Order: sequence, then C-alpha cells, then structure tokens
Amino acid sequence: MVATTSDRRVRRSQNALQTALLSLMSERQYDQITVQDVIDRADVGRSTFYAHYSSKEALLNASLGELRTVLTSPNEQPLGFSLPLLRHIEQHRALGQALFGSAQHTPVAQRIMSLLEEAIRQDLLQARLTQLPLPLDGFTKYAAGAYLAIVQWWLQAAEPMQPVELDRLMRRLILAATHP
Amino acid sequence: MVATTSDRRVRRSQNALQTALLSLMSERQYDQITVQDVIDRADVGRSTFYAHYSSKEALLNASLGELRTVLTSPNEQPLGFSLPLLRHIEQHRALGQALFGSAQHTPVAQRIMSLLEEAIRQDLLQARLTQLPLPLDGFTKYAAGAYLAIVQWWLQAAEPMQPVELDRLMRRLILAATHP
DNA sequence: TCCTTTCCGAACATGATGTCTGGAAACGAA
DNA sequence: TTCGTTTCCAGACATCATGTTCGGAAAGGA
Repeated sequence: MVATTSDRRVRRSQNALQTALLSLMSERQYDQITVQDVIDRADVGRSTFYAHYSSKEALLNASLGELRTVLTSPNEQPLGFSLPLLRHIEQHRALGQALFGSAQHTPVAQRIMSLLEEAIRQDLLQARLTQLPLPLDGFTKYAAGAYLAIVQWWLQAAEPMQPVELDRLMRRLILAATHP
Repeated sequence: MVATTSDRRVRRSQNALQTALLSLMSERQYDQITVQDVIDRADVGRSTFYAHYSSKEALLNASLGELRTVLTSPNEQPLGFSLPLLRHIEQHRALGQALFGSAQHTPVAQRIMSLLEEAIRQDLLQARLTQLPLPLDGFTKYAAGAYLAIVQWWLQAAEPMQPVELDRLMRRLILAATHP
C-alpha cells in the first residue's frame, strides 16, 4: 500500500490490485481467487498485472504491508504487538478471518487439525478438565495449534529430541494453563 | 488402507492410489502433486482414479486412515495419544513433515506465521526470556502457532470477547511456561 | 510540447481438471 | 471351466487458469 514510484499510473494500478485482492479475500479463500478475478475487480488489464507482479503470491506479499507495520512496531513487553493487532483485526473481521484462518484452507492441514482437535477434546472431557480459562472449543483449538506447531519445529530441528522428552515437554507447555 | 470390497481389483487400485499419494507427499507438497502424478506412480488409468475418488481431496481423506487410528485409540491421560503419535511420526519423518508442515504450504498462512514468529522472537529476545523449556526457535514457533489458533477461534466465536480480555488470556496461556 | 513509460486487449501456448467412450481383461460364483 | 458382471484402460474431449507477447493508444513528467 506504499508509494514506490512517482508515476501516478503505476501507483494507481498497484493500489487497485492490492485493494482488489484484499477485498476479494474478505469474501472467499485465497486459493479460490484467480488472477482474472483480481484484475476484473481492479479493472486493470491482464498484461498490466504481470507488468507489476510476477504472480498472485507476489501481489499478496505486497498487500500485507499494513499488517507488517502493526507487527513490527516497537513495544516493551512480550506479545506487546498483541493488543493493537487484536483491535485492528476486530475492525476488519472478514479480512482477519481470511488471513488467520488461512492455515485451514489447505486440505491437508484441515484434516490434520480436525483430527487433532477431536482427539484433544476427547481427552479434556475424559479428564474432567472443565475449569479452563476459556471455553472448551477455544482451549481445544489452542492446544491443537500449539501441538501442530511444535511437532513441525521438531521435525525440522537439526538434532531432534527423543519422543519421550518431547512428549513431556508438550504437557508442560500446553497443559500449563489447565491448572489455574 | 482398509479393505472395503471383496473384489481384488478394487482393493488393488485403491491401495495403489493411496500409497502413491502418501509416497508423493513424502517428496513434495500436496498442492504440487497433480492427479496425473498420482496415477502415474500408482500405474493406474485416469478414468480408474475418478471411478474411485471424486477428487484429489477425496483420496487424501481415504489415505489418512492410519493416522486417524492412532489419534482415536483410547487412552487415560490428556494428550495420551501424543507419545504413540510421536513415535509413529519419527518412523516416517518425511511423511510427518508433509502432514504436519502442511499448514505452511499455503502462501497466506506462510506469510502470517513468519510475520508472527518474527514479532514474537523479537519480544522474547528483548524481554531476556532466555530460560525457556526449549530452544528459542521452538518456543517461538509454539507461541506463534498457539496465537494463530486462538485468534482463529476468536474470530469464529458466536460471542467474541473483548480484545483486552483476549490479550490478557493470550499472555496467560502462551507465556505460562516461560517461568519455570 | 515532446519523449517516455505505462496501459490495454487480444491472442497464444501450456498444462491441469474432470467426463466419457467402447472394448479388453479380471473377477467371483456356480 | 464357464458365464455374466464389474472393473480397468487408453484416448479423446471440453473447460478453465496461468503466464507471455504484441502493437497501438493513452497518460505521465519535464
């Protein structure tokens, strides 16, 4: 969203394309949006699109400038970016859902997450862990997301720890908040 | 991976297709795999594929039977599925990376996650939180994954809480393990 | 005003998806 | 082994999205 050139035509084209993409992403998933859709909404020629961006991904990158700004603003405490970010998202719910829900938009992640969530939910219910700091749904999603992220890190680590270690760690990290 | 029919031809075809997909997923990302790739590796005719599965997604679903089995096995404690799952993954690293890394395979999620990770890493470093229960990389990924999941839940909630509340909750959940 | 850059639309090659055909092959049951 | 049924196959096909290329028209800046 930031001006790079002095040529008004360039500015107008790029801005129209970025705005069009974000607007479309508020309505449907990113991968359901074609280049044709974008240039139609931006009212820009096909060749003009490719004159500015080599692909849809390149346009996406350019379109996320505002979010980057919010996240990289200096702050004092850990997760200091959080509150401004949450307020910002609240103002743009549809776009927020598109961006933060995007991890669900791939068939694989969708299946994995839902399998994980189901397993975790069962465990929580069975263990009578009902004194949670947030509704069961939310805690389940939190736990599944955290679990997925850690396994992912584990699989990419240069010297991966033993399953037993990692398993103990999982409990310490994820279940820490279940005992208020 | 489970027999449904008594006709050997059907069993062979379905098994070949499921195995081929998982095998390909150990090599590259799911969305980089075409139906043509699958049927080539399975050595099966194109029309045969569509006789059994309506799409690549349908085949994926059928192929995840084994994982479902591991996750839904009964157990006692919360996260009881974890250790068997981790052991299982360790035996199939490539496939594990494909499945659990899948959330990163969409351009949007990839950008969001990396922006989040960067912000969190900065915060942790600045706050001198170096006594973490796991390496900084891992904790960063854990925090980012958890944050993403909670925001996602928040945006879909029927009665979403206030940003201030959620922000407090985030700290309680995510940073709980930073004070050992 | 004048030179340069950008825009446009249309056409094109490429490659993936999903459907459909008729004949060949494999199956299970008798 | 035979026989009726089901599945498999190759290939052709329509459809749709991507990314490239072109020359002429329009808009920009100096």
